[in-house]
Amino acid sequence: MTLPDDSDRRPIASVDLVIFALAEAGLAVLLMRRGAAPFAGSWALPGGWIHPGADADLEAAARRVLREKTGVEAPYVEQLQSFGNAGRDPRGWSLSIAYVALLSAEEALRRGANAADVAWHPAAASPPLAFDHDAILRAALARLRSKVEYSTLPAHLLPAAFTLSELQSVYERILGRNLDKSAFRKRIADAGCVEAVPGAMRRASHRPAQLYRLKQARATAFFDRIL
Amino acid sequence: MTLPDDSDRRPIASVDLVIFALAEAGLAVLLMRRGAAPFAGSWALPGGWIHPGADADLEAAARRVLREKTGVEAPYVEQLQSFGNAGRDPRGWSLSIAYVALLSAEEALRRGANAADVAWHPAAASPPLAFDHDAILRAALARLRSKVEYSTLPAHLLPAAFTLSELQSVYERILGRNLDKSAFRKRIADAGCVEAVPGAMRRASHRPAQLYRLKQARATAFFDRIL
DNA sequence: CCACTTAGTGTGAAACATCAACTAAGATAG
DNA sequence: CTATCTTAGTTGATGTTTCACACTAAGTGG
Repeated sequence: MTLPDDSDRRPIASVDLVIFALAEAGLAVLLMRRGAAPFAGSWALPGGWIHPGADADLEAAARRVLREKTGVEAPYVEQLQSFGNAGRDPRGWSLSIAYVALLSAEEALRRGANAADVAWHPAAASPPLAFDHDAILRAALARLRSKVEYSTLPAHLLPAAFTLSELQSVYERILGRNLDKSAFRKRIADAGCVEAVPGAMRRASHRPAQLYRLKQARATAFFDRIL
Repeated sequence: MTLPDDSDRRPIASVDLVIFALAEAGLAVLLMRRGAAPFAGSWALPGGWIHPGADADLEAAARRVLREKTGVEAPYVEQLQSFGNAGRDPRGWSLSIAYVALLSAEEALRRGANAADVAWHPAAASPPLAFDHDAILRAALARLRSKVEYSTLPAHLLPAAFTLSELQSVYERILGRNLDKSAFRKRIADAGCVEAVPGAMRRASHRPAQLYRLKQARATAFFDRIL
């Protein structure tokens, strides 16, 4: 087996990020306006080339792009899927490894729409995107929606401490339907993925609510059954 | 944004396949013995470089490798995950897009262990593999096991027409536990993914069994609930 | 101290899982 | 021709889980 030495026998390889955060209206995705050809002026997912010299592995490349584009250091990042074909980039056969990142609303505000060419858009009603980024975004949304059904992944869209009502609201906004309160709390309790923060309560002009946090900050727990 | 022109700024990109079939003993995986360095003499997953000139897209590259290595044309193929880092291949920063393929036992017999350097191994007890192929195989097994719980994916390990008892047996062998006959049949019926082949029966020295086929040959249906 | 709001729990009917028995339909042996 | 064996496919009885909804708890503000 010989190595493909010519650069035209190696595809162009990049990392693209679908960065989600929860806005008032629903799920939002971070898009950038392209400054250079191809697709100059179009909205696109944040992305960048893999730097074999600088990136230890694929996820490191994804986190580097995330840091460069949003300034956020270490939220939840998960590989989505790879997209590669002859037509997606007019410059030649190209390969994109797509990642999904979840930010809490406060992280999303800290950085994000600070420049004219970076903006949050409704995930379900985004403008037409460059390359095949529409397909990547659709795949990311499908992945997120399906994982919401049976995992604690949506907790990463909240700050470190949250109430169970807030968590339920996140599930409901992503799924687009209401969940039963007692069943939801039973699922979360059975999964054993969150723990009460002792003494910490969310106070408002009504009964205070217990604050919870994820037991393992980066991990995602799975339910026995669908929500 | 400029293209990374130097070939050392583009990673080496290949496609690796985890090809599963069902043997008497359980799930089997197709491995090849490497003839050339690196890892000459080691067992490895079948794989090959992406050929930007010949492969329309990633899945086409995976199907080409499958065809070249096993002679099988069009079974179930699904992208698993991409693996990329500086250390997995001693020749440099390399990227592998891993695919899972499912073959029926008859297809597996037709081609497969025809050459000395290609052999079926028990998926759960494979020899040490070259590169990071052990990790890829583990990820493929995990994906398969989890999908078995809530989808009709195992049907692709059977020939086009099969009885419900045969299908249940496939689930049981992959899951390693027995399933209730009436509950299993209800799930399959509710999923609406299979249809009876009119008049076709599997005959033996006992009551004949109705033959079924998947409604959409390539698609995988999902259950409302876990098996 | 009463009204209001959200937090968190309890409850009964319906759905489901589980286990096991039952009937069905062929082959085969005597 | 009939009894028996084997697997196909169905039915039912029982305990558990789910689901919708109502209820109690605990704070604020008037």
